[in-house]
Amino acid sequence: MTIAAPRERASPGAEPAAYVLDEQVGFILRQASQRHASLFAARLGEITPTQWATLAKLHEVGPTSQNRLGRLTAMDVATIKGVVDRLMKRGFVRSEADGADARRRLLALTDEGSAFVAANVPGAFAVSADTLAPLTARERAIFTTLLAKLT
Amino acid sequence: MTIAAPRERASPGAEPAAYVLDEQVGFILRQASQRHASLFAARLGEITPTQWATLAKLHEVGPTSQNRLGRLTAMDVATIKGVVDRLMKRGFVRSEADGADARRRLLALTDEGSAFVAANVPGAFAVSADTLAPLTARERAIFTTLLAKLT
DNA sequence: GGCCTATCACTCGTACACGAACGATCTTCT
DNA sequence: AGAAGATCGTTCGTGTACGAGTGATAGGCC
Repeated sequence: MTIAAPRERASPGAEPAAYVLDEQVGFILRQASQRHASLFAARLGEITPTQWATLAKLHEVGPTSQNRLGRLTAMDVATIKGVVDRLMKRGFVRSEADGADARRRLLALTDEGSAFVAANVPGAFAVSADTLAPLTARERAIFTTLLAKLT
Repeated sequence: MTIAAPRERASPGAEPAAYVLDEQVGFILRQASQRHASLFAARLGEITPTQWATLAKLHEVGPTSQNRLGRLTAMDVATIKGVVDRLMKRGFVRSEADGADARRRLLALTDEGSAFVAANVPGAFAVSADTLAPLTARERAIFTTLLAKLT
């Protein structure tokens, strides 16, 4: 049995295109993410991509609230909470009350967290390079540009 | 404090490139996946992308073992187990013993699962289109080709 | 001051995602 | 036949990911 595709008939009476999973963007996207995660783990096995993103962003912008940090790292409030909790347990992040706003807690890197970021930036750059390795320099630029449009 | 990049010095004494999270492929890749998941949910809210992938693949290849299905859908053995369990609970998938191999259980779509796939193929096509909507037809082709190389 | 709305952090429930380990079974090779 | 190794399905633990709901606080407006 063939599955019908919407609006894709080439000519009257032609076979409609079949839905092939391996051709769908979402499916390929998931696999590319998986490969990236695997490459990341190979270089920076002590930390996850998400945790690294959090540390790197904290290093970039300095002390911030948890909500803002979540937005900057593209994480749900519930997700960033768990990530920050784990980073605090490891001593990479500390939190202190915000004097100006009783709801907020200011998150910041500890010295240990700061040192960890500094020590692993070369590895993190390498992960990006590894991920794009199958492409030529020219393709890499094109790909990154197009990918950014799908954000 | 500036973070040093590896092997990226343009000229002697030049500033090393900073590590900016928003420029890293992995980070953008994650956001593209998130956007896709969101678009998927908008069209096919009753099911997740992973569950849909499983149903679609089962429809493509017919009855299979759980392990093989996991490989075909790029899922870990532990992951595919949970996905299949949920699909069985919903009545979309059934499993029966494989006469030839006592370890295996043959998974197959139920009539209801088959009908669900048929009814939602147009929506699934639309999700792929939605995801690539920010790109021109030409860009879409290029992007998909390059993305596939990163698998 | 009092109200309305937005924001902040937290919690609960569900669903991927994967490494690691396990017992049962099949295959292959000797 | 019997040992060695691979495969199948399962379970456990950890870590994202997000919707939905909660209470506390802040800010603007009348």
